[in-house]
Amino acid sequence: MTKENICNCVDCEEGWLNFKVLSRDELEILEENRYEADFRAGETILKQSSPASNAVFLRSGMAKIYLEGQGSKNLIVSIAKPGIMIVGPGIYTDNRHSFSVSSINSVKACFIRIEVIKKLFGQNRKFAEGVIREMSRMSHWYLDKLMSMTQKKMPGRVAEVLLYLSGEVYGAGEFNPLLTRQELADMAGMAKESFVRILKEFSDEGIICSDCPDIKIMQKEKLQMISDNG
Amino acid sequence: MTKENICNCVDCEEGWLNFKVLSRDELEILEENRYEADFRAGETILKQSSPASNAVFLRSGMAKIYLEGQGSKNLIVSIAKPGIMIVGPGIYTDNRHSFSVSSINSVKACFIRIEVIKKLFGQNRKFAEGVIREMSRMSHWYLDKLMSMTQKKMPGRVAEVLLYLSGEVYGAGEFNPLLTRQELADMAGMAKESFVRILKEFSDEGIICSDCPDIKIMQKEKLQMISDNG
DNA sequence: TATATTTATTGATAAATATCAATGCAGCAG
DNA sequence: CTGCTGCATTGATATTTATCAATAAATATA
Repeated sequence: MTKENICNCVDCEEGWLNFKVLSRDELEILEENRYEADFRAGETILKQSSPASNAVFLRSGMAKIYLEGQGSKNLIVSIAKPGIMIVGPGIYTDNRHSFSVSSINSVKACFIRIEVIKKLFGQNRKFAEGVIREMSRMSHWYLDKLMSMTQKKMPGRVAEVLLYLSGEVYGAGEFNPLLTRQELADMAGMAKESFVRILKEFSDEGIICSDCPDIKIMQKEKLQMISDNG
Repeated sequence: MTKENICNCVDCEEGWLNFKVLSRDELEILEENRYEADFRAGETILKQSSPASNAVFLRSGMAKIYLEGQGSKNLIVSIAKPGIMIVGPGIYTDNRHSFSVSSINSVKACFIRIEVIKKLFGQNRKFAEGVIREMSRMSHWYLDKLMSMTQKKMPGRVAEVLLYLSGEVYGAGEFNPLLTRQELADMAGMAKESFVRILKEFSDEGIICSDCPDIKIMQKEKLQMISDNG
């Protein structure tokens, strides 16, 4: 039996690290309240403003977490990979999803009812700490983003996005972003044309290479400097 | 004995609402680990990036919570009043303060060691829920800000700031902002000159009146519309 | 394979926003 | 009162960024 075939929270090796602190009984509660679903690329997994009834955990694949603005102007907040809990602050505020989530490639996901998460939060101290740690991590990230978006100019934001993809998302100096230029621009909070132009500048200066379908980072330090200095 | 003279967590009527769920014993733990301090207007209460050793609770007065960027470019994230917990996500991530806090007017504040907060988080379920609720509230706010900052144009952001001050902070249609134009601009994420100009436009259009030292909102609906439509 | 359709790129232009410089205005120290 | 000093305002200008339009490239579809 391969890893992919394990479909039981008790033995699951792919889920959220914080599930490791649960007892067998608790894992069984999880198992009983789990709903699994597969998505093809581009499907909506969670919809902003809809009732926050479930937390989502990716078993495989990637998803974009984004804020939907007026007139189809989106802001991609982060790229989710397996191993994290996807749930917004809405579950403790207005009971609505604070953002939308949609699949970038093929995704297998588990949905777990919020009440179950809250129940475990109440009865297992370590689990509660894991939840708050994850929420803090997200919160921290939002503040960072707020900083970049308001203080950095476009080249700084583009550099930041490239470093994020290279570092956190793909863990490689060369990667296929899997995202359209529009989506990359949505990550950097700018128009797609602007993103393209800056990408070309970076390319002309030899900081990156984007001739290939991939993006390859040639001078990481320089890119880091551009990102840091706004 | 007046309210102001009560200096004991057990009887405190001013503190964080979430402290109400603590037992007498727990309140005494709080009391034993409490440090009180007074600030005059303009003093730094918490400094961004410094070790996050304490959470802060205002007993009276107001403070600005802001992110410090490079080159003295700040972004004021919110205005704190008594009744909320002031602590950033840093306490569960990098153990540093995620933002700076400084007093707007005279402030009386209590400092409580993070370890105490974390201890209570671990042993009192209701308290833990209160903590996560507060953190979620902040997180939600950051996402809203992220949205405004990236999607709204300047008039929308100015309108938003005015409505925030009028609604959440001062609870009045006419108010003295207590903040300089520079600080108001830092709330809206723009240059002070831009803020002033838009304020004047609103004034010319009769949406507000800012002749007096106060700012008076004349047409709330219109302001709301400008804020909503970006 | 050929054709349609989306996505990417590029250039020209317009709009939004910041910066700079000058002036006005208030509170405050002498 | 007089002159500082910091904040507020205003105008002129430069910079940044978005939008529009055209074309090219890639991808999907028939």
